[in-house]
Amino acid sequence: MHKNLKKIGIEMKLTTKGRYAVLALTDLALERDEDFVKISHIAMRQNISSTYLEQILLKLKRAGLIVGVRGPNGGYKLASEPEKIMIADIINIVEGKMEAKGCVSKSGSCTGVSGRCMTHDLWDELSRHIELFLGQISLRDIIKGNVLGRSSPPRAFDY
Amino acid sequence: MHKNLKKIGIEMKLTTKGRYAVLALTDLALERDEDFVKISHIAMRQNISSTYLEQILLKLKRAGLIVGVRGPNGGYKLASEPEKIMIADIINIVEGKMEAKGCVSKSGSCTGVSGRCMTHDLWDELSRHIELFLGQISLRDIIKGNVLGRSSPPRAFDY
DNA sequence: TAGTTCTTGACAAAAATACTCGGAAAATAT
DNA sequence: ATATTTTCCGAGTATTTTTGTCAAGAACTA
Ligand code: FES
Ligand code: FES
Repeated sequence: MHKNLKKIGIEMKLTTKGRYAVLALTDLALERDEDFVKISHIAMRQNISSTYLEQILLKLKRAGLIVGVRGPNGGYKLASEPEKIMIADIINIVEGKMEAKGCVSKSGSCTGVSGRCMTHDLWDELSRHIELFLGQISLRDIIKGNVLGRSSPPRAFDY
Repeated sequence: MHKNLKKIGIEMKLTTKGRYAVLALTDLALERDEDFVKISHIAMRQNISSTYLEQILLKLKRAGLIVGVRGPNGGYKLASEPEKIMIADIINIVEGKMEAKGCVSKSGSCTGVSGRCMTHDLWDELSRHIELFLGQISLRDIIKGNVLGRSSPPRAFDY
């Protein structure tokens, strides 16, 4: 009882971690000429705790979004073109992709019989919506200011 | 330093509280014939802690979304037709509408000079997107299963 | 009156988030 | 070689948010 909805989360969680990540990568996208950018520089420019930022960038590096080299003149660099890096990817990596659909499946609860409650589809559709939106916007769009006025992609069916 | 982004949140926060609220109101919308539905019944049917649900329903009542009467045969009832109650309203009420735009404005930080950082518009647009989506779906849509395949409202401008 | 049921606020437990720390591994420069 | 710079890595702590409980009160009905 009342323990079953505990870990349910919307597919696309958004905390400062995700925001820091996008902010840092945006910074990286702007500084693309300098070969490698140091954590401390990003942290200072974007006003983020540099030790915290380490964690975040590390994840992004492990995921292959950025490359890092150590030692003097080291730092981080985008692994690919800014237009190829989508915001949804960044966030999914640092926030941790939610455990497959999130909700009821495992405990079999969340209102009785049919396995899924009346609101299931709603949250599902909402997640999909967000993911689509953020999956459509790249780092390049951000540094170019091409974010406003973006509509959802056309859908096959409609009411 | 690094204390400024702390309370920033996406405009539309979503926790179990919001989910419980929608679930409870959906239940209420289904039971519209019975004059008043008791907290304990909703809690049992939807498998929610009834003392916790009290808090949630109270907020919704104060906001005027539902009406409650005490005493025997008392309980809660929707204040208006299910098609007039939008999911966005429900969530905004119980989760607490984020403090106007959330981000930088107050502390003047979040990257330097221009007042707004490069990612500002992104989060702003995302919030708007979510709000539009959930503001479009009513309780009636949920109990009718009219949620899937809903597209975003048409936009005036597009790229 | 007695019993029911919402109302209210304050409080406590648990979880998630934000952030720190200490050191190891690589690369470079001297 | 050695010192220095910087990323890498695991673990730990502190803070905030979320989730839930409790106890007492107010309105309503029979
Ligand atoms: S959210 Fe209730 S079953 Fe998926
Ligand atoms: S989010 Fe950085 S300025 Fe609004």
